[in-house]
Amino acid sequence: MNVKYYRGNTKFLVSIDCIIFGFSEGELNLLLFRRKIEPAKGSWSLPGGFIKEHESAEEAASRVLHSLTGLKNLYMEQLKVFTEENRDPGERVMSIAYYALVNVADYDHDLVLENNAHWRNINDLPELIFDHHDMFQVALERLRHKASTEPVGFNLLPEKFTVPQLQSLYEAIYGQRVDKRNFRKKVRTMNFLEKLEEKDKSGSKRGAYLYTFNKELYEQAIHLGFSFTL
Amino acid sequence: MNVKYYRGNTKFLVSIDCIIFGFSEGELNLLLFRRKIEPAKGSWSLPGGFIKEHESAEEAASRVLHSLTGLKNLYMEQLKVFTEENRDPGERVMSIAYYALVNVADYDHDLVLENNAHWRNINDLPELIFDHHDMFQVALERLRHKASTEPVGFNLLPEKFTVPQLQSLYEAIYGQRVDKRNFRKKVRTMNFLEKLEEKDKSGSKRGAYLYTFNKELYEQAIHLGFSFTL
DNA sequence: TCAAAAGTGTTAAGTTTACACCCATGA
DNA sequence: TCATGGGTGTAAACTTAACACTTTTGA
Repeated sequence: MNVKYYRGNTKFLVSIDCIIFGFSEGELNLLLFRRKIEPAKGSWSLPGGFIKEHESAEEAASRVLHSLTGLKNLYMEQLKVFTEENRDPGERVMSIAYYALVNVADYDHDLVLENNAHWRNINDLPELIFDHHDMFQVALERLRHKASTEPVGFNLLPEKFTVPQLQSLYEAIYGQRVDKRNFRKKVRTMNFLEKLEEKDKSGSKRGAYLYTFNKELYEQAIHLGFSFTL
Repeated sequence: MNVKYYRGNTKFLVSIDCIIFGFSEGELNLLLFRRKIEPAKGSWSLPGGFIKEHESAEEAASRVLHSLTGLKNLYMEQLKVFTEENRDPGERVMSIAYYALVNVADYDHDLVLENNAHWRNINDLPELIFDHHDMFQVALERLRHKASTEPVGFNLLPEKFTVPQLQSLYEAIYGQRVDKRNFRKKVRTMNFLEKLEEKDKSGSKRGAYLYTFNKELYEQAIHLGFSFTL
């Protein structure tokens, strides 16, 4: 049955690799780990794994993300397949790159440690195996674009966050400072960002008001012609 | 050698499928063909083919594009891999979608005929096999975005083109009318579009001035901070 | 001579940028 | 009391959108 139609064509190993972004203390980080198998065993690598017989690529990526962070239903997007014949010196493998956004308050720290994984600032990455640095570059560009036009950045923040936190997230994503007053002006136009009574005093003595992202209100706003830009 | 490291993992058939855009007489068209193999033999399909043992996906896509149109070095971009287990009812195949832009003045008409391929208006597509319509949707969105921010549209036009032609191309891509005076104003700011002495009289009695896209000038402009939007 | 497409500018509305001071609080 | 980060508005520059008439020419 399995060779009924397409007999004679070459089959390939296909893996997925994950560019996992996390935001913490004003810095945008990547979750990297020490590769456990040859070739290049022990080198820094993006987390990844082979796609199994009955899995889609998305399922494989979700599985890898879950096994590393303990989290399910992470925000995740396919980026690109890398298919150069010699990209992996061990054997021919095509790899599908995904990027994912993690709220660092949520993940399972012990699991990450067990896996020999570490958060590394995107501006201070170690050398990565194969074409993994290219994958990261594609991911960062995509994240920059996506975060500027869709409310995906909130996946990197806790449920409740302050405006200064949100601003510093965007500064980390874009790699440049943004004007506080102009930023807040834009936030004020987003009435799907609900201001709470509560303040977060962790960042300052005065404390900053907490906000939440309301998905329903966001969808209403979009429906009424609102277009997200930050 | 070939099973040194990754032994035991499942291998997959991997194909590429091409969404080939062509622009002619104010309409944006797709090059489709009648599938020659089972399953779904005879149904409308995107052109595609399996990736061969020593090929990258790009090389496979170039090969398929060349065999169908006689053209090399077409503008081409990877879109997305489709990996759902049952996307192809014949057997499990992962397929990498590429879109390509063809100047319809250039391609080999006989070759297209031989291959049983036909240009079909994007607003009047027949039913396509498998997930090929999804692939088209992704391609159209990407083309819209890309054409609005980078000068890729010129790949759909002959070397020399008129402003009304360029405008009608953009109207076809976006699926909506644009204001003539505002459009020309923007074109005037693009000094990498060189106005020639010649006129094209095919579209009107009066004739419209021909222009060419000058890549060197474009790159200079970009270097000086110009940002393309149309 | 007239139908059909090419070509041309101005104004109002909206968006983006730049910029400086007061407030609240815990140490 | 003071150092630290939170919070606020306005004006100028620029960009976008809307809109109507004249020109050229072959049939």
